[in-house]
Amino acid sequence: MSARQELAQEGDRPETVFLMLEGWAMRYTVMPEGGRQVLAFLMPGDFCNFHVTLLAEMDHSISAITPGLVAAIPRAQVTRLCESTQNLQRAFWWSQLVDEGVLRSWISSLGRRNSHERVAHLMCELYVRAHNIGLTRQDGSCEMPVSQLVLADALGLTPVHVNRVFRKFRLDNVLTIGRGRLIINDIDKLVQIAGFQGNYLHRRLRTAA
Amino acid sequence: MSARQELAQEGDRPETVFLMLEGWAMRYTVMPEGGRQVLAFLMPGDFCNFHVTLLAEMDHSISAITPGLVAAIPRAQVTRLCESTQNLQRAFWWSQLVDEGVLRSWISSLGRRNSHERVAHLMCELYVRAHNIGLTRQDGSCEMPVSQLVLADALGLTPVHVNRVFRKFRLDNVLTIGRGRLIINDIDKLVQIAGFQGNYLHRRLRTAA
DNA sequence: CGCAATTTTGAGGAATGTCAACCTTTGTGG
DNA sequence: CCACAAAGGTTGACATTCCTCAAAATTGCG
Repeated sequence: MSARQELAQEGDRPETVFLMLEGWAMRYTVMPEGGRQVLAFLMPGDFCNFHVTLLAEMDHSISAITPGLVAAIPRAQVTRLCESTQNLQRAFWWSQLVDEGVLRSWISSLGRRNSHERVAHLMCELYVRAHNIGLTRQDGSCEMPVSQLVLADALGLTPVHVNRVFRKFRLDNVLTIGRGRLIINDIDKLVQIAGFQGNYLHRRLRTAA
Repeated sequence: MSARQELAQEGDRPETVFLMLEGWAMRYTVMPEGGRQVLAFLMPGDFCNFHVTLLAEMDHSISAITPGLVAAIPRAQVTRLCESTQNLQRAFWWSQLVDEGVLRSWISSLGRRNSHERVAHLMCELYVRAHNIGLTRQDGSCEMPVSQLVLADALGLTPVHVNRVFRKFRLDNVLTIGRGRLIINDIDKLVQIAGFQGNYLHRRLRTAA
């Protein structure tokens, strides 16, 4: 995929399931007056539109952020795979449930955190997710190929305000963002500002009773 | 269940899956500073904590709003049911995916709608969901046993502000809320204010290709 | 090098929050 | 059936966060 390529549009009934292999993408909706709300960031390993195996149509759009690579799997094949392999189905389902946890965490952020907490929390989440798939460096930095405009659309803030929050974090030596990279200078302070607890990312699977 | 009864707490590893039969409940989280964010309203037909069949622990709490009735199904039995009956598993999964659509819609509301649009949108959603399960009257009213305080915690607003929005809606003859009931006076105006489109509730299932 | 996108900064305004009081309804026990 | 308490709803005055608009500075890219 190339940067900004549309992978699926609201209302589509795609016949292909996309699995992210390289690069970043995002889910988003466009409001009647033209505003945009980002609903999720997609990283390697994430399914873009697993829904289409069961739901009639896309209720949101998906767009690439960076150039990258996606696996395009015919819908019917995914369905067949699910039906044949119990373990695989479980795995897909688990991944779905984790996604739900992330969505709930975003709701908490948007509803009950102020702009600083909100930005800090999103940075924590993206860093941890990047770390989980081996996309962080030893020095506490990771790729963050997302413009402040897009971050603002994810955080329910304006780009201007997001920029001011980042400035404050930079001056306070909490983190530095720029040139497509996030550098965390003081992880403890960041976690504390965010009130971050990673439990909603559900790294552990329920084991048999 | 009795009103305000806790059905599950964040961090729990319940051995029972709850299915709502009568009454209303809610998912919610408590923020470090004590604020509460409601994540979902649960009505008859909704699973409270299907997650526990696969995920290690609850990442949020669930509490009854009204007195009511829940079916408590042993976790192992749900798992067995899923593994034995392909169609049932599909149905559960579908329901999970619909829930996800609702979560995404809440994110859009919290991120990109002002207080009036937000309140209007939630009222639309709850009315439609109540209608889907036969809990509305001919006169365009439905039960709404939710205090403005709880609504505020769902909408990411303060109770005071929610109250002001309701007052405006009442004066503008859009809707009336009170005594545990929502009366919609002008559905067209309400839908227009909310920018409501029901597609995210995914009433239609994907049919075989 | 020059254009386009993005980031940064400032000034002023609007939406929503905070605090505090009062009112209304509902339920309870005498 | 009344008195009271508790919960929830309503209103006002004022504060603050975040937004809007506008422009300048910087960066990325062909």
